[in-house]
Amino acid sequence: MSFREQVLRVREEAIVSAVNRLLAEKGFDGMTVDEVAAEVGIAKASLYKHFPSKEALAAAAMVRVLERTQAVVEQQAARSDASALQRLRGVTRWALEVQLAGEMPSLPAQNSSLRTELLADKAYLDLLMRVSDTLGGWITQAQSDGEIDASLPPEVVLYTVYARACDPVPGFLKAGGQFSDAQIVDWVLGTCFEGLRRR
Amino acid sequence: MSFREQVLRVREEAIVSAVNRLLAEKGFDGMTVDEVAAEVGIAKASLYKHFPSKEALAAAAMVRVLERTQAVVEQQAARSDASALQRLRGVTRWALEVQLAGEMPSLPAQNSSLRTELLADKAYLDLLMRVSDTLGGWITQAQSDGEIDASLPPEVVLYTVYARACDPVPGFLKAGGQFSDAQIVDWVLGTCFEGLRRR
DNA sequence: GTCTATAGCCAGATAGAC
DNA sequence: GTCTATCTGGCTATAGAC
Repeated sequence: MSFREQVLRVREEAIVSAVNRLLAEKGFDGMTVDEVAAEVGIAKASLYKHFPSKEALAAAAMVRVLERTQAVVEQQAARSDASALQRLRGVTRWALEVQLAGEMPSLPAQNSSLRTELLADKAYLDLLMRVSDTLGGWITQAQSDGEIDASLPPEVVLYTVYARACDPVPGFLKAGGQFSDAQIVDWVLGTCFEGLRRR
Repeated sequence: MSFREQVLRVREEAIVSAVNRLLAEKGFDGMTVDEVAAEVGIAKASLYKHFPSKEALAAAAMVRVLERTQAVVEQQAARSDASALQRLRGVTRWALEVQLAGEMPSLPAQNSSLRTELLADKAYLDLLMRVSDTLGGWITQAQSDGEIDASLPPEVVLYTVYARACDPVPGFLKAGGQFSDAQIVDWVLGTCFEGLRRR
């Protein structure tokens, strides 16, 4: 790879970082392309030389977060001491920490142009399926280990875990200002796996 | 109240109903005032005779959903046989059913003009506080009953329950098309109170 | 109070010089 | 590939006749 290509790559990485941050802060509709350009420090027209649309910007941010998720999944898979449930908890904990750090991009589930573009993005879909396959395997394993309620369809468990990445609860608790991030993560992780009830 | 006033009131109710439905379907940013007018069957300018802004439309829908919540809360409070935990579950179940029926308006947490208008709306704030006070009382009661984990701050429990109203999990499961609404409600309610783990 | 028509604005996208 | 300047469409909101 030539020097010039490396410079481009670094710039694109800066763009995706800015998009990631703005998506986490304001959401897709609240984020403007002008803001992205301003944060990166280039002209808006230059952005469009790298990415053909606002939707493509968001898709790139989602791909990057999925790549990082995949890395965390692999790291958990390498823990030979851990049970399937512990691996699942580890990934969920990481997602909560990222969200609480304001670095989890969040997209509206309804926006149709965005949805269309995401469903047409092969890199995104492939990563999503890879992550889901691994997590799905851990879920069924944890169920046969007797660690996760086996009466729940694995789908329900998977979606419940995924939903932690866009849960508003950590943000509200953080906004209250009276709890540490670590406490919030522990509580939300606890209510996710153990529920609200006393056992 | 004169006949004319009653007609107006019915029309405003129709407007708020349309707004409620569209907010549930597309969210605040996705909903356009033109759509609201078209769904009600009046001209857009007429809408603005009833409500001064799009934000006010959304606020009216939120007030209505809070009024209904308050009614459900009172209904649960009247159940002399029920424990605090059962009342809390009852309200949460109702919220999940409304959400699954596509009738739970959902607002972005970030939009600042909307947030400003909501925080200035006395009817909204009063209702929100009334509901929160009652639920908060049930939560601490359930904790001293030994039914809810007493190590959790009541705030955490309250937010966790509120978050069920905008949980994406029921919608995803419904979109899959292989489960009934009743099953979905039971599972989500179960994971909320009992968690994912087997007990 | 309802309508038609339109103002005003903003954000996504592009043209064309360099 | 980057820039400045501009186009374009869609949205909120309003003017003014009836």
